[in-house]
Amino acid sequence: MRWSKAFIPTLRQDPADAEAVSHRLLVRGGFIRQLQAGHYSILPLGQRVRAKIDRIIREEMDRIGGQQFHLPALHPAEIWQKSGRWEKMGDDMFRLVDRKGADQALGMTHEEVFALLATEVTSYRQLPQIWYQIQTKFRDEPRPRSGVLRVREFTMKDSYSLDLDWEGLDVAFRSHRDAYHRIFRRCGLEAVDVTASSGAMGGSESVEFIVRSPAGEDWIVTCASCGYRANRERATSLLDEVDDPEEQAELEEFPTPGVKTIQDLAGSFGPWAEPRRQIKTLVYVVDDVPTLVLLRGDHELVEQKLMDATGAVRLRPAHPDEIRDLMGAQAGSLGAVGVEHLPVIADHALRGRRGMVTGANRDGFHLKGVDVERDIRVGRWADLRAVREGEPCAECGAPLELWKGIEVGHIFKLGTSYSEAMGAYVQDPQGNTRPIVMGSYGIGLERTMAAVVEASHDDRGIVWPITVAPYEAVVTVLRVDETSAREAGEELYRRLGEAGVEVLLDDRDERPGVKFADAELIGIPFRITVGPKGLERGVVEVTTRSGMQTRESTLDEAVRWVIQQVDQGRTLGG
RNA sequence: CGGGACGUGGCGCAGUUUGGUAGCGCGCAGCGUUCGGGACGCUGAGGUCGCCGGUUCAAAUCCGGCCGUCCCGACCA
Repeated sequence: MRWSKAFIPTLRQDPADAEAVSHRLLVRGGFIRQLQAGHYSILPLGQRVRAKIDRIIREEMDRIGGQQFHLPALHPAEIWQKSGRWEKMGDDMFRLVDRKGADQALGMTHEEVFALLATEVTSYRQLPQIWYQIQTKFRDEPRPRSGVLRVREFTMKDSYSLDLDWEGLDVAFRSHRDAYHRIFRRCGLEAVDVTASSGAMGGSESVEFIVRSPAGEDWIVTCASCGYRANRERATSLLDEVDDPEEQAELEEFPTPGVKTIQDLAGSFGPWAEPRRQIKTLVYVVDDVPTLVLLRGDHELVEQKLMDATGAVRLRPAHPDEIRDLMGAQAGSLGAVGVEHLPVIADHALRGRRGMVTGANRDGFHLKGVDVERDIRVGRWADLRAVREGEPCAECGAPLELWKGIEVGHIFKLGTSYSEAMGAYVQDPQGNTRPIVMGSYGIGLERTMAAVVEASHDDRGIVWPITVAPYEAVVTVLRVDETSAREAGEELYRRLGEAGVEVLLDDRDERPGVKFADAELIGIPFRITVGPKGLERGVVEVTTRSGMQTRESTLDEAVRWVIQQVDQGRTLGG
C-alpha cells in the first residue's frame, strides 16, 4: 500500500474525549472513529489488525477441532423466552419489533441458537463437537467507555462445546483454556487465567483471561507465593484473628446523635466500637425481595457475590424511602437485631461474633453487646466481602496482591440448562436419552486489539507486535522529489512485497518529521528510511519500533534483514 | 441509573461572567521558497455556535426544556 493513497487519518493532537491510552492512540492513529457512544467504525488500519487477531483465533480454534459457523445476529424472541433469558437479560438486550409485530432481539451471545442447532445431534457417536463463530454482538451497556474497550456493538469469537458428559466437558474446557493462552500469547499479550463468576451465563465454573492494565475494569487478586488467582468477584482470603470478649454481654441501646457512618461511630466511641467490631447493615432489593445484607463494619460488599449467593437476577440497593418504610430508620442507624420480617444474609466474617455494635433501627441510636448468633436471625451465611490488598492468601497465607485488568476472554462450563431448554438430547451407548453437556467460550476482538495497545505503547505511539501489526514494515522515503530516493524506495517496496512482507510505502510529499512521527504513532514494527544523503553512501536505515534502535545497512542487507525479522516475528508464541 | 464536566468549521480551543461585526492554532486548496524529527511566506475555501422554545430592538452569550459526549460509581467479551 502506498501511504499517499491510503486512508490513514492521523491526528496531531489527542482527541479531547479520549482518556484511556488505547482509546487515545487508536483514534489518533486513524484505526477507529466513533459513530455514537459504544459504536465505532473500524478504519482500514484497525480492520487489518482485527483481521490478524481473527486469523490467529481461527487457527487456534481449528487446532482444537473447532468448526466455524456464522449465525444470525437477529433472533426471534421465542428462543430467548425458551431459555428464560428474554426476562433475565433485561435492559442489556436490544429489542425490536418487526413489521409483523413479532418481538426480535439482537444477539448478545448465541447459546440459544447453537443449542437449537444441537438438536440435530442425536447420537453420542457424533460427540464431542466444538462449534464457533466470529460475529457481531449487541449489548445495550449502561455505560460504554474507554473507546473500544467497552462498547455496545462488538465482534466476538464465541464457541460452544457439546459433550455427552461432564468428563467430556472437562476436556473441552481444558483445550479451550490452552487455546486461549496460545491465542493471547500470539497476539503479544500476557493474559492471566483467573477463576471468575459465571454471571448471567449460568453454569458451574468459569475462568477469565485478564491482561494487566490500569484501564481495566476488573480487580484481580493473586498470590505470588502459591499462584492463587481469582477475580475479586470470587476471591477469598483468610480472616484475621477474632478477639471478642469471652463472656456474653447484655444487649444495650445507646444514643448516637448525628452518627451516620461506620467511621463516625468508631470515632465517637472507644475501641469497642472500632469498624471491625461493628455490623454493617445494607438493604438490598434482591429480585424484588427486600433483604438485609450484613458485613463486618470494615468490610466492603461485592454485589456479584451477593447475586451468586442468592441466585438473583436483579439486584439494587434499596431507596432511602424504601429503607425508612421497611426499617423505621434511616441508613446510618440500621441493624438486623430482632428483624423477623426480612430475609437476612450475612458474611462469614460475622460468624460467632459477640460484643458487636450495630444500628438500633431508631435514628440516633445503636446497640452494643450484640451476639450475632443469639440476637440476629441469619437466614443464610455466604462469602460476600471484598478481599483487600495484603490480606493472607486462603491457600498459603502469603499476602495477596490486588491489581486491575482487562477481561479479554471468558470461558464457562454451562452444563445442560441450554440443551434441556432447547431440547438438545442424544442417546448414549445404553440407549438412554441424555441432554448434551455444553460449554461456552468467548473472546472480544476489538477489546483484544485495545488490550494490545494498552500493553504495548510508548510516548510516541503504539508498538504493535508483528503478529497483529497492520503492516509489518514501512519504507519511509525522504525527499520524494529526489529521483534516487524515490526509486530506491520503490525498489525496497517491491522487493519486500514480493517476499510476502506486508509493507507500506510512505511516498507522501511530507517533511521527514511528519513521516517519522506518523510511522511511530501507528506503530509499524520495522521502518526502512531512504534518503538522498544515505544513498550517496550506499546505505539506508533500519529502525525497530520497539526500542527504537536504528542501524545503517546496504539496501540488499536491509531487505534481507527485515524479511528475516518478519518471518521470525510471525511465529511469536505459535 | 446516581454524581461531575462538556457541546463553537475536519481536529484542538478562545469568546459566554458584562447580550451588539464569530475568532485563534493545526489541518485543507493554490502558488513560491524549503525539507533527515511535526517548516515558512502569500492567497483562499470552510461554521444552522448541539436542538427546540422563551426574554430582548438585538442571543454563541440570559432563561426553560430536550438531545448528545466524556469521566467516576453498580453490569460484561
